[in-house]
Amino acid sequence: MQKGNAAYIKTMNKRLILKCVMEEDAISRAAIAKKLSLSKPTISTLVNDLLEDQWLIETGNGSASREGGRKPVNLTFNAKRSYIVGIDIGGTNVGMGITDLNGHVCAFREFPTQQHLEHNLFEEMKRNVDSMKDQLRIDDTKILGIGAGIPGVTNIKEGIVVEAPALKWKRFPIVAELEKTFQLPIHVDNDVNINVLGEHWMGIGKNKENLVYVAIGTGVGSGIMINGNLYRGTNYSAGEIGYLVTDKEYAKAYHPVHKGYGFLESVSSGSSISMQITKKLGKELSAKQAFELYNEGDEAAVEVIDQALEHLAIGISNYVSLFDPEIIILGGGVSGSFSLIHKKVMDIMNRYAPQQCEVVRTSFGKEAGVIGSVALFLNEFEGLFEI
Amino acid sequence: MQKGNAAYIKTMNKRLILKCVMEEDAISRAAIAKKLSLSKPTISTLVNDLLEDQWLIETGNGSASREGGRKPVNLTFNAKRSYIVGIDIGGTNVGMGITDLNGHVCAFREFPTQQHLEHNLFEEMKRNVDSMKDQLRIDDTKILGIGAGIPGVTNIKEGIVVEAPALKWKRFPIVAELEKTFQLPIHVDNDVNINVLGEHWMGIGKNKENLVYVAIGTGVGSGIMINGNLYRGTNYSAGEIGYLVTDKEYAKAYHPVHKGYGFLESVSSGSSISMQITKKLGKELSAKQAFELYNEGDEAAVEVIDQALEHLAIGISNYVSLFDPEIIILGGGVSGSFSLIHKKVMDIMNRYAPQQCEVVRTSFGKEAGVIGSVALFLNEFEGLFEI
DNA sequence: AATTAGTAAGTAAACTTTACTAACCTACAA
DNA sequence: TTGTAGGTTAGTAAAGTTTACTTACTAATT
Repeated sequence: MQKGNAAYIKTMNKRLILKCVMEEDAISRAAIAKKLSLSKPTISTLVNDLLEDQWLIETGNGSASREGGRKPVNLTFNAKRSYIVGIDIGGTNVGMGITDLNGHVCAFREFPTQQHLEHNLFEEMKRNVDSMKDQLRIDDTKILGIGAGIPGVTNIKEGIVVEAPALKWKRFPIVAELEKTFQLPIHVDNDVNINVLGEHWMGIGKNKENLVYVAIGTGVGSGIMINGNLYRGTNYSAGEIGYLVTDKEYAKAYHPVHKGYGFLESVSSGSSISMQITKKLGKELSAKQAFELYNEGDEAAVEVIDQALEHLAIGISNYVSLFDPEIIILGGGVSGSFSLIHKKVMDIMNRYAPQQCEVVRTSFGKEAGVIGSVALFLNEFEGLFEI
Repeated sequence: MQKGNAAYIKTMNKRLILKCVMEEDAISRAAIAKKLSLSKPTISTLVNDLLEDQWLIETGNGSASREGGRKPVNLTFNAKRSYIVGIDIGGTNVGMGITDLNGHVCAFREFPTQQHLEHNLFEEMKRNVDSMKDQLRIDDTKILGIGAGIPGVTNIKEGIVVEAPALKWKRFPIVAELEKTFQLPIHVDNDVNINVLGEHWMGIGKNKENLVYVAIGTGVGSGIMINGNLYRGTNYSAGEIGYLVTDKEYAKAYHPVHKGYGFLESVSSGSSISMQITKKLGKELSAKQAFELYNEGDEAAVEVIDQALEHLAIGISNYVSLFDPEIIILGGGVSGSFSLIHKKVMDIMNRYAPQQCEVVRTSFGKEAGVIGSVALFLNEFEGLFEI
């Protein structure tokens, strides 16, 4: 528990004021005082501090009230006070961006991962960040730090990627490497946690307290927020939906589609669908191609995909039974097949779960990882404000 | 977020001191100051307040340090300052108790539920509480309030039991009834939440941050604590393990063992086992009797129970995959068959879950519900201390 | 003599209350 | 139409309150 002293009070109240201003986007000192039930002089003093530190800006007068009186001085949150770098390390591409404090992506770059993975990955990152800094005409003093998302098991305390098959990393000291490259505060986490944080901060999960992000791609994974906080689990392995068992008998005989894969991802991930359809039709097909065949009514594709989606839907329905979230957000490679998946999930959930839950598609495009990484950074950063 | 002012600081620091004393059970002012890094005078002032309010007692001098110096004055938490009433309303028995602030059950009573359910349930409660008050020679001023656990769906905000089949209650205004009977602050919740709170406060889940309590009885239910807080879910229905689907194909054909029951409790609860064995052997048998037959090696019993426990174990393994708790506590009517269940769960979890998790038996006997109800009350009660 | 426990007196930092000035609107009379 | 009185709101200044901290002390012990 936090120990109480004067400085702590002040920080708390400053945070409240910032939060207040961010919610209202233009508000007067008097209105803040009323809203927070703090006295007007207190608000004045704290606002002056915040103005001096450039967290806030005075943006001219508002209009006076009907009953007369002096015009209020409007205060606005200064989103351009500082910037944050978000890095989304994917198996295919590395996405990089610089956002302002409102989560607006001011600059964005992308480069293919595998091309640089072996020799100059971090130099390439540095080059891109420098180029974005030039574009925005800012220097390092304006940058609070860097958040990064990793497609694999990450020990966030030690700052080490335990294992990331897509990058062929094992016990890779990611934080140390990034610190060496950038000399800025760094926070990292795995990609599903990044995504759920992003959706909660700026996406479709805004203002929700309990949400789940399910990523369906090569594997199946998920990130959880509870009471507005990321829940990582005792061993940092909460949300491993890919390990759910949705069929007792079938599970007895299953073989992991890749080494270390759980049951559900072995029967319903993209790679699983691809592998099954390939075996069935005797020719190499991707999951995307399988869905195309499905839409054409191909019998083999329908059988494989229906089975896979049923397992997936039961997994999600089980999630709802245990967690009772406000919303479930589906991401990963589902964009093309969302409506199909959605229908299946709603059917199964309706049949088996004790109550319903909204199921929606991710609200971001390729900038998702950047926004999420920035959300992670702000979430972990011991700064004045909180998101 | 909390607004900061002087009074809030003081409350915070008083709470810290109380927590400190409760952990150490005898500690001096100077030691508290060192531990909390607050100044000695601050501690002295706050301790004097706490002494005046009887939260603490001075219990004589400790021994001086090796290097010389004045003897410390020991401070102890005054667990007998106040008492709390815990009521555990079960389908068979109502358990009632009065505990001190340390969770020690100072008095306990029990009476059969159904006998009093229709006419004088609350009078009987009142009679028992009065008798316990006499026994302990305390009056209402010493009692902070009442916590109660309900075997059914409970809307804790409105204080209404939405549905409790074991009591034949539907939309029953439990809080209003208890307030009318006792004129004391009341908090209620459902029985699994009560149990997990109890285990966390005084049982085997002490000092664990993330824990799950699974109750296996007529149905199957569970309660969850995350980061030391009870997690109820968006619609107060988190932890509905009884609705998990553990077999896709089997689920297509299943029929709820009772109306409104989920898949898992329909195939693995006590009533399900009893119903299956009864059907198989053509004579009425309870779940307990089925387990006896199992131990004798009866073929039918082995088949039914093995199947049921496999489903249950997969459910629990799924829980571990999603939640990654520190510990899973099994309760309900499992006492006799715990080792059997435990083995099955560990096997399945070992096979399917991404990591292991301790699985243990509940640490309480028939006083479980009382301790849990008291834990609930203290958890919800806006008093000085927190547990 | 050195060390530890606890208290007293004065100071610093945060908030609040009260009282003020500045700026504005409405109503109404000339 | 214009001017003014009266009322209202925004923001600030000064004094007071509460809490914690620092410094300096006494008491008790090895």
